[in-house]
Amino acid sequence: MTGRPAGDSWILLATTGSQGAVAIHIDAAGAELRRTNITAAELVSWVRDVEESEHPRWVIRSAREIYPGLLAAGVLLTRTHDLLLCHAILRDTDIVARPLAPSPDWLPVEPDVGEPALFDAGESSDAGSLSDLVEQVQAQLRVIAADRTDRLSLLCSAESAGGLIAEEMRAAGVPWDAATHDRILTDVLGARPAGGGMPAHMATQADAVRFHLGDPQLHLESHVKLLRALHRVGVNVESTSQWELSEVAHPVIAPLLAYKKLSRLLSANGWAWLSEWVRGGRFRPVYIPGGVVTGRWASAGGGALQLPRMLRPAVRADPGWTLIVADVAQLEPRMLAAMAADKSMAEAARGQDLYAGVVASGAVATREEAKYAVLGAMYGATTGDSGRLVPRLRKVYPRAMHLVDSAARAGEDGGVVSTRLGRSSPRPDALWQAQQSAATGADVDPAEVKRARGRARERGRFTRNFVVQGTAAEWALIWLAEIRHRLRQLPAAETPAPASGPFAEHAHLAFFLHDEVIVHVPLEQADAAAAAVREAAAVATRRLFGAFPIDVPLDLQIMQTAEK
DNA sequence: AGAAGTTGCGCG
DNA sequence: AAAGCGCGCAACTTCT
Repeated sequence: MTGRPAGDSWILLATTGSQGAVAIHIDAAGAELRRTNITAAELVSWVRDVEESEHPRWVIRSAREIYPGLLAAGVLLTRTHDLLLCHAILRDTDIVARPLAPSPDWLPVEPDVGEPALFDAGESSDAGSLSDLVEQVQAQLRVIAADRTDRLSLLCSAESAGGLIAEEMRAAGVPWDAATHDRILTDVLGARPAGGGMPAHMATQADAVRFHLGDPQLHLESHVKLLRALHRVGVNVESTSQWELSEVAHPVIAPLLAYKKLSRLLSANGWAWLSEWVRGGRFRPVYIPGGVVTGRWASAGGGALQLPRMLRPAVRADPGWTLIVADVAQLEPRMLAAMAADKSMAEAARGQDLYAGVVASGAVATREEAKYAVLGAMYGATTGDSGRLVPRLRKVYPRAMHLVDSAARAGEDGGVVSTRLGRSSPRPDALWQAQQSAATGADVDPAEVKRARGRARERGRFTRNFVVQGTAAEWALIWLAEIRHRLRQLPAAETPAPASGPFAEHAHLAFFLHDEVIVHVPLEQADAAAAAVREAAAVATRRLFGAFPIDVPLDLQIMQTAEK
C-alpha cells in the first residue's frame, strides 16, 4: 500500500475466549496505536458503535469464524482484512520479491455447517495468539506495501469483502419456494410413492430398461452390473456414461438415458435434498471464498454450485420483493483479451456475443467453431475439433494467444503464473518435480519419459487456464463487493422479508456462481438495484483494466413476480 | 464395518 | 478417455 488515507482506521479485533475481546487500533505498518479491552457482554454493541462512528477496516482472523455470530445479532461489518484469506494469497504471490512466510497456523478452517454461535471465539483464541495476530498482520502489510502497483492491496480488500459476502449470503439465504420445487419433481419424476420407493416416471423407465436387457431384477445404479447386462445384449460400450451410450443405436438406450437423468435429479436434488437444505423458505449454502486455487469460490454442503438449471424456477422472491438475475456472457475470454491488451480480440468481444465477433473476424466460419476454438485456447486443447481450430486464433489474436501459450509454457517448465491482481499458481509438488528430473537422465525408460511429458503438459494446461479463470474470479469478486456497497445505500424495504435474517428489511445478494448473481430486492427498488449491478460491473472492469476498452456486458433480468 | 477410491454428472 | 480447465456430491466398489 503506497499510503493509507488520513483518518482511515484499522482495528485488529481478537476474541479472547470467555473474557471477551481486545481491539487494537493499528497504523499502516500494523504497529499498535491504542488498545481497548471489551467484555463479552458489551462486544456486539461495541462493534456496532465503532462500525457506525469510525467505519474502520476490521482486521480479523477470519470472517467465517466471527461473522455469523455478529450477523445473528444484526451487526454488519463494512470492510475487513481477513487474515486467513489474505495469508493464502500473500504466501503464494509471485509479484513481490519476498512473499509471506507460510505458517500452518493460518490455514483455512473447516467450515462450520451448523447454526452460528453468538460470536464464537473458536479454540485458538488464547492469550498467546494475540501476539501471533499482530505479527501476522504486520507481515501481511509488509508484503502488500512491497507491491508498488497496489494490486495486492486491491486483491486483499476484494478477497476480504468476499469473506463477508459469503457469510451474509448464507445468513440471508436464497429465497426458495419449496412448493415449486416439489411440483417440478412431481412433474419430472412422477408421483412420489407414499411408502418410499421409486417415483412413477422413473419406475416406468427402469422397467423399460430391464425389459430390453432381459433382466427383471437388474440393479441399475450399479455400473458394473449394468455394463455386464449391456454387453449381454450386444451394446459394447466401455462405460455407462451418457456420451458413450448416446453413440449407440439400441432400444435400451433411450429409456436408460432417461432413467439416468431422472435418477440424478432424485438423488442430487430430490425430496431428501429439499427437506435437508430448505428451511423457512430459504436455501442456505455454505460458500467457501478462495476455496479453489484459482480464487474461485467453492461450496460445502447442499451442492450450491451445481444446482440444476431445471430447478431455477424454485428461486422465488418473497411477497413485495423481486429478484435481479444477472450474468456475464463469456467472461473468461473477455478477461483474456483485456489482460493481453489484445485490441483485435477486444474488438471481437464488443457487444453481447464474443463468439459472433470471432466469426466476424474471419478466423472461423460458425459460432459453434468460434466457441470450440476459444474454449480450446483457454483449456489447452490439442486434438479433436477444438484442437484443430485453436491455431486459427493465433493468426487473428496473436497477443491473447501468446499470453495463454506463455502461461502454459511456464507451467510445463515448473514455473509459477499469476493473475491480473497477483494471485499466483501453486508450485509443482515434489512428486511432479521428481518425475520431471527423473525423465531427463541418460538411459531412461521411454515410457517414463512419456509419462513425465504428459504430466508436464497437464500442468501446462492448468497454468494456462489459471491466469484466465483466476482473473475472471477477481473481476467477479470486485463486482460482488461493488454490488454490496451500492445495495447498502438503498433505503429500508417497504415490506419486510422476515426469512432473510439480518437482511429482512434490506436488499441483499442472495446467490453467486462464478459469473452470475441473484439479488433479492424490495419491489420498489428493482430499478435502483439493477442499476447498482450494472454500475458495479463497470467499476470491476475499470479497476482491473483501467481505460483498456473491453466490453463486459451483463445479461440482466428483473424477474416478473407472478402470482402462484 | 468403515475408509478410500472410482464413476458419473451437475455447475461455471 | 469426450476435446481441454476448475469444482462437489451420491452411490457403488474395493481396500483394509
